[in-house]
Amino acid sequence: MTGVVRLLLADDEHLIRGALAALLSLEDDLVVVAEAASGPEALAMARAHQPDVAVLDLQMPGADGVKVATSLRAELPGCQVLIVTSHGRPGHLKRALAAGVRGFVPKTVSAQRLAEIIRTVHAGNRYVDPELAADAIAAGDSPLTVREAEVLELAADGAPVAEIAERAALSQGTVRNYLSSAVSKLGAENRHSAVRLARERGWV
Amino acid sequence: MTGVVRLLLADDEHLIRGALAALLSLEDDLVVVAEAASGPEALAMARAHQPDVAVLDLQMPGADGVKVATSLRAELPGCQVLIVTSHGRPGHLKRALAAGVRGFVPKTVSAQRLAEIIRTVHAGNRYVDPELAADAIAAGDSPLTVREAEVLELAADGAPVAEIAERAALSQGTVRNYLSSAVSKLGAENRHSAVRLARERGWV
DNA sequence: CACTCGGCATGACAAATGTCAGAGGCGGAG
DNA sequence: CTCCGCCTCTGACATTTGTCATGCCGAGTG
Repeated sequence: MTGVVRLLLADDEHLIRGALAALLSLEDDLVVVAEAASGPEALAMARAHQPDVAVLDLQMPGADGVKVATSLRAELPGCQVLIVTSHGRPGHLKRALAAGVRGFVPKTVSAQRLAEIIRTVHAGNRYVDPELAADAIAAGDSPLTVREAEVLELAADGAPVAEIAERAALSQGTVRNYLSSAVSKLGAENRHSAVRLARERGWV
Repeated sequence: MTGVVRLLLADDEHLIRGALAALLSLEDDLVVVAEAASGPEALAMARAHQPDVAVLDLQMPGADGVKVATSLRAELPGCQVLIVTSHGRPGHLKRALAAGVRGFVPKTVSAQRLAEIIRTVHAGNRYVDPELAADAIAAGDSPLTVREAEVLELAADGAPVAEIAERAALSQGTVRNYLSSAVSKLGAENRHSAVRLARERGWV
């Protein structure tokens, strides 16, 4: 019907990439035309080989899966992007969908299942792992106000309040206030874990 | 000669485990006799199938690779353990070697290379990825004193000083002192990043 | 033995952080 | 229009955290 699906595989873990290529090649209608071990390399390979579907790992050296996906959408509109990941953090899923990614699955799926999902994506449909989707929905929308998120982001690298205040053009008291409010909304113990939590949920 | 090597494969990522099993089975002298997706399951499988070599992922639900390795050494002395990991943090390597692990490699190696390493380990030799080994040596020994490390560990989950003091049976001033000393030795900005750094280097 | 050095421990003090009550503005409900 | 609720912002106050000077003790050294 749709003929053969040409695949680009990108993952920095050689072991997995090779194994994956071998397994997917067992499927008659799938063929791996290119492999890459980093974000930039994936882009270059995509330009050279014009795959139908790009299977990208979320975490890669250079540029992560979502960044590659964004570039790919612009350069090769006909190429659908499927993201595969070990760590299914809600924030990543949200970012990925916003970047035009068509599929998002954890590495816990079987190869057979992955092959099916590749076909689904190639047909123009979307696929998001139900469990990851549930997590993302459960995480919901950010309870943080604009300023709270802004201040929390400035606090991300452990900067002292004085520096945050200067960079945000606010008084130190105000900064403490926003930080405190964010910490309580997130149910965190201190600003550091608040930053971590917000990161995980994709709210900063 | 050595005959066939019977393997146990443990990795929570179904995709990778399956792919790996398929690739390693292509080697004439390797046979995968059991697979597991979690630490406890790996132990159970090992008891049931008595493999020659256990290939364990470092991060798994239940019990991590090193814990499984420790139990395995006790229960099945004839079974050599090889650890495979995505994130090669020096501390992990150190812990693993202390637990009697015979091999430690990142997932960036190729399947062919992995097969060779499995044979090396099965023959009773050790194998540690040169790059990871270099990192571990560069990280060196902990500059922290016993108490510093102890207090830093108690501070790991963001507990306030008062709680740490109580749990360590020290005055709050002393706890602050150790924390401060650890922070400066590690070149960190605050206790939280100190904890992170010490974790990365395997000093806590 | 006398001396020095480093780890362990403490409290006093200074600095950073967290918490609170409240003022001003802006938009929607009544 | 008026009121209410929310966001924004502030300074004062309380708590927590970080730094310092100091004392004690045991191990190693001349």
